[in-house]
Amino acid sequence: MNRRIPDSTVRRISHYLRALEVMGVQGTPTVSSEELAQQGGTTAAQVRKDLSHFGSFGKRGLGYSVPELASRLRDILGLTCRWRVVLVGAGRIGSALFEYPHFARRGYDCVAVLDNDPEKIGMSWGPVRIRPVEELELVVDALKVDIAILAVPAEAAQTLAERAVAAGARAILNFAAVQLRVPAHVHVAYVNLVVELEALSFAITQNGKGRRK
Amino acid sequence: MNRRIPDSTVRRISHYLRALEVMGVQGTPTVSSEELAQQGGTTAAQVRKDLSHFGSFGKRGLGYSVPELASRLRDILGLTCRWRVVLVGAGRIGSALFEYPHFARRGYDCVAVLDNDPEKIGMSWGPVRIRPVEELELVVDALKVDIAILAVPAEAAQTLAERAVAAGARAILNFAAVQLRVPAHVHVAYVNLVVELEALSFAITQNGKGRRK
DNA sequence: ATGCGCTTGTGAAATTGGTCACAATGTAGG
DNA sequence: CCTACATTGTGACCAATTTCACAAGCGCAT
Ligand SMILES: NC(=O)c1ccc[n+]([C@@H]2O[C@H](COP(=O)([O-])OP(=O)(O)OC[C@H]3O[C@@H](n4cnc5c(N)ncnc54)[C@H](O)[C@@H]3O)[C@@H](O)[C@H]2O)c1
Ligand SMILES: NC(=O)c1ccc[n+]([C@@H]2O[C@H](COP(=O)([O-])OP(=O)(O)OC[C@H]3O[C@@H](n4cnc5c(N)ncnc54)[C@H](O)[C@@H]3O)[C@@H](O)[C@H]2O)c1
Repeated sequence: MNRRIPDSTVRRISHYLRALEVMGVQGTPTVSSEELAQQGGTTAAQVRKDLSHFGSFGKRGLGYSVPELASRLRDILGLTCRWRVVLVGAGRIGSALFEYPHFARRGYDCVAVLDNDPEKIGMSWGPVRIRPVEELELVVDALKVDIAILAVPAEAAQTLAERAVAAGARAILNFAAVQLRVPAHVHVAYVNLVVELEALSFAITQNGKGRRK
Repeated sequence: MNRRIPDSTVRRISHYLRALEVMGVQGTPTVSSEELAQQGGTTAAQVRKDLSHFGSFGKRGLGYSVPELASRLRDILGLTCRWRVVLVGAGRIGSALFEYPHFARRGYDCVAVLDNDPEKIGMSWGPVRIRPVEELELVVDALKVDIAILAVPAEAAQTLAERAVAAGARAILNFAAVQLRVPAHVHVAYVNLVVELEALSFAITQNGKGRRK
C-alpha cells in the first residue's frame, strides 16, 4: 500500500479491468488471482502484488468480487470522471481514433479536432467540425482539455506538444516517431508502430534465424 | 556481448536508428553516445550499454560513424531483408496502416489484406484486392508470410492468431484488446490505445489531483 | 465451535535492468 | 614521438520489478 507505482503495474491493471468487465457481463460473481492472471497473461502472484499497491480488495479463500474489484480498478485508473481530449491531426490515424466508439464509452470525450490542411478545416466529423490548428490554445484553455492526442507528422509534434502544454494540457498521447521534450509534470504516452514491427523482426531474426524462405 | 537482450534495449535501438537516419540525410558524419542519447530520450551510458550487447561499433575519442552505425543497427533489427506481412481486418485501423507509406519504405510489405465482411471482400485497395478471411492459411503459406497484423474485433483475434500461426506465421502485431495465447516460438507485439489512455489518466489523477475544473 | 481447504496479502529472495566510474584506446596537434 | 584530450566499452554497483513462500483469513461442512 505504498506510493510510487510501476508503470507496468498500471498497464496490467488496465488489462485486469477489461477482463473483469467481460466477466461482469457474463455474470461471474467472483474471480481468483489465478483466473485473472490467465486473462491478463501474467501470474497469480503478480496480480496480487499489483493490487496490493492500492489496498486489499479480496476475500481469502474466495477471491475477488468481480463488480467490486472492477469498480475499485476504475477508481484507481481515474475512470470515474469523463476526460476531455483534443485530437490534433485529422489524417488516417486521427480518423480511425475519432470513429472508435470505445474511447467515449470508456470516458474519453473528443471535444475538438484540429488540422492545418485548408481542405480539411471546416469539414464535419459527426457532431464535430474540424477546426484550424491555430485554435489549439483556445480549445485547450476554454474547453479545459486534459489530454492531447497528436496524430500529426513527426516534424510538427514537438511544437504542437509545447503549445498544448502551455495552454494547460497535462498529458499527451503521441503517435509521431519523435521523443517529446515536455515539463516533468506532463505525462506522455507513445504509440510507435514502427518500433513494434522492428521489435518483431528483431525477435524473428534472433530466434528463428531469419525470414521464411 | 550477446546474452539475452532486454526488450527495452531493442526498442531504444529502433529509436537510435531513426535518429541516425535523420542525421544521415543531414550529412552529419559522426555522432557521440551523448548526442544519440539526447535524440533517443535516454542517457549516454545507456546508449553505450545497449550497443555493447551487440559488439563495439564506435571509435574512442571520436564517436560513431553515422552511416556505419545505422547499417549495423539495421542488421541487428533484421531490416536487411523485406518482410512479408498479412493484414487481417480491413477496418479503420487496418486502412490507416495500409495507407501508411512508411512501413513499405522500411521493409514491411503488405502482401495481402483479408476481411470477413462481404461488402469489403473484392474491393481494391491500390494494387491489393481484399480477400475473404478463409484464405488466411492459403496466403500465409503460399506467400511465405512472416508477420500477421490483427486489426479485428477482440472476439476474433485469438482464433485468427491460431490460424495464422498454424499456417506458419512467426510474429503477430495485435491491435485487439486481448492477450493472445500462442506457442513460445511466436512473438507477439500489442498495441492497445485504451491502456495508453488509462495510464495517462492514472498519472494525471495521481499526480495533479484529478481532472481540470 | 472446530477443522479443513482454499486463496489472499506480503516480506524476503532472486532477477532484471540501469547507472556510474574509469581504464583503454582512439584522434589531433605540436 | 609524445602529450593532451575526447569518448568508448565494461565491470562493479545500485534500483526496480518479479517471483517465491507462507502465515493469516474466510467460508463451509460437520
Ligand atoms: N497511419 C499509420 O498507420 C501510422 C503508423 C505509424 C505512425 N504513424 C504516425 O502517426 C502520425 C499521423 O499519421 P497519419 O498516417 O494519420 O498521417 P496523415 O498524413 O494521414 O495525417 C496527418 C494529419 O496531420 C495534419 N497536419 C500536418 N501538420 C499539421 C500541423 N502542423 N498542425 C495540425 N495538423 C497538421 C495533416 O493535415 C493531416 O491531416 C504520423 O506522425 C505518422 O508517422 C501513422
Ligand atoms: N479504431 C481505433 O482507433 C482503435 C483503437 C483501439 C483499439 N482498436 C482495436 O483495433 C481493432 C480494429 O479496430 P477498428 O476500429 O479498425 O475496427 P473496425 O470495426 O473498423 O474494423 C474491423 C474489421 O475487421 C473485420 N472483421 C471482423 N471479424 C473478422 C474476422 N473474423 N475475420 C476477418 N475480419 C474480420 C470487420 O469486417 C472490419 O472490417 C479492434 O480490436 C479494436 O478494438 C481500434
